[in-house]
Amino acid sequence: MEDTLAAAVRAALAALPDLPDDFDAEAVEVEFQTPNDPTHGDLATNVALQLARPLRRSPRAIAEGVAERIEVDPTRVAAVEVAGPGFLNIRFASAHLTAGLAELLTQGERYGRVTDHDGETAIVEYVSANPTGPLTVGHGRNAVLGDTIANLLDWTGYDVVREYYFNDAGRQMRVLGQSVRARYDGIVRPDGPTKTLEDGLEVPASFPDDGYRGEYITDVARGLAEEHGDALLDAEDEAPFKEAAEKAVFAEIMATLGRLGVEMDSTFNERTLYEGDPAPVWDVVETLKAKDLAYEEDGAVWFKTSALGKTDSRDGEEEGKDTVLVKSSGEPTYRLPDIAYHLDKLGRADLVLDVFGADHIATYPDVVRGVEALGGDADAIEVVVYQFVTLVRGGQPVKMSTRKATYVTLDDLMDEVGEDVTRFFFLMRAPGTHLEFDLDLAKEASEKNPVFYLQYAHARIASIERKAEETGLDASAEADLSALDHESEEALVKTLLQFPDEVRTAAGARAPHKLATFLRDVATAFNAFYRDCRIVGEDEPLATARLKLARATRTVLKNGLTILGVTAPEQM
RNA sequence: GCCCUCGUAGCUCAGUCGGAUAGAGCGACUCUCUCCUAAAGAGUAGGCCACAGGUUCGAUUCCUGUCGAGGGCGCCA
Repeated sequence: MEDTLAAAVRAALAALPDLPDDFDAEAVEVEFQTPNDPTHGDLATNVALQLARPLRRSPRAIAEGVAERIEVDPTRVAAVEVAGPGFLNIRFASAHLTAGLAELLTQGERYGRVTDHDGETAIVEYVSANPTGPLTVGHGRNAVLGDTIANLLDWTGYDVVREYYFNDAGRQMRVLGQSVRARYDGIVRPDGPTKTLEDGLEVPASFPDDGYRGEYITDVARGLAEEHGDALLDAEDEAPFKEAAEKAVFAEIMATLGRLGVEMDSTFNERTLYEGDPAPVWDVVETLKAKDLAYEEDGAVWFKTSALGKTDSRDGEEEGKDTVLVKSSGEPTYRLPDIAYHLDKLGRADLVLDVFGADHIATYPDVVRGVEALGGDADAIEVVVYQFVTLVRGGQPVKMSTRKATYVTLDDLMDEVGEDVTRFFFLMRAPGTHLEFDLDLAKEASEKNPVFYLQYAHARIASIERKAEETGLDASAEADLSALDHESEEALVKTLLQFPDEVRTAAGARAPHKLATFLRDVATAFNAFYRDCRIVGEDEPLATARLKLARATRTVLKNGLTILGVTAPEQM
């Protein structure tokens, strides 16, 4: 529609009298926007304002010239008007709307899918928490954002892989194993030596100072004690404890994600980057060395990021800064496997999207430099960075400490406010803003809750459909959609027909909240229609047409909620 | 010190590829159910779009600076 109109506007521009010789109407970019004010029509363009200078005449004169000469399909466009300082406002014909509505109903649960990226593949990496403990509220925002962005990409044609990257070989996991072992000691030898940590917690003497204190550690230890008795006291290292903990924690993480509606397609263990010949990580090091972008010094391997633009001005003096890839202990820093991992992903997909918190943003430039240096297409890598979540209860922030295990877990949150609310609250704000999660609004004031507003509208339509069926209305019958000429009906139809474009916009911006905002507009437009137009009780042709409109609304709400991962209930 | 994100109504936030009168929810105050779900709807009040410059026919939107909030700057992840 917009492309056709743009061509028509260009043709009209070309037909204007007394044009300068160097003016090429075909080269003019004609962009349309949807006016805020409905009296300004359905689409508007500001070409006349932009051409005022090159054409050296007033914007209104240009706009009027175009409006007089433009040729449009009268079944699609009802009017082209000049308004304000020189805007061209386009008003749709009602036949355009009924055609769109019929198409919506035909497509049903596929309505809103677009084909822009058919044939392209995307890997969305999210959650990626190492299995050291239960998922936190912060992981929740990550999981829901990643999952929903993956859904949006899917709806724009991408073949999407949802991937979880983790590492069970590092220091964190070693401490986890030691923590479990200490708890195990305490259980099988209740009279063994203990110590008191600085915050007053009494633990077995072998408990690491930076150990994990959560109750789940003791649970794993208790399970081992029940299964093996005290036989593990003589274990050579913490390996059996680590493995038991990893297995238990991973099962818990996946169960938590499942509650949120998040199902991963693939888990990628960092360890695999050290396997094979050559192993991907060492291949990265060798290749960088061969390109003179890596060198050894003080027993470590350095990535010459100074030559690629990285600087450090902490001391006031701007100077180049290199980055350690392999510590003098022989152990790589996280950057090396990250680079190898992204190269691996680029080999598997056209778009590589990472979702991570603001605290990890500094890792991204090094990965990009590494990928570029090795000839990878760094432009295909995108990062969605989200800010932290603050839980608020009674107007006060909820204090959380990971070390002391006083944080609220994602499961706790879902227990308290429900899965749908959790999901929606994480999605309704732009990723880059600090999210304030108001537990009181999420739970106690459920009728004021934005997620219920959408679900209620959907349930209300389902209720109307049940009622209509009882009174003998046939929703599948042919209907003359042109009977829908009430102001509220037309406004609702126009809103519904924006859905595919809203999907496209939200997906392109990697911004699920845009879809959430749109769905609220849909529900509001439906409520206005519900107020003004009855269905059951009207004469049959009109009632059937309105029933179709209600069905169309339900389709858009359902499809939108499905993308967001929120349920669309039949009744509430 | 430097880098990143952010600053819009009392509160939480949309909006901004530069456009015509800056929006919603919550909170406050009025109203509306003999009627398909009132978990709704109608209305009132509430804004120097942090501040100061610049670019432009036009700036909340782009640029620079200042102030304020959060995050980051390791041979930790």
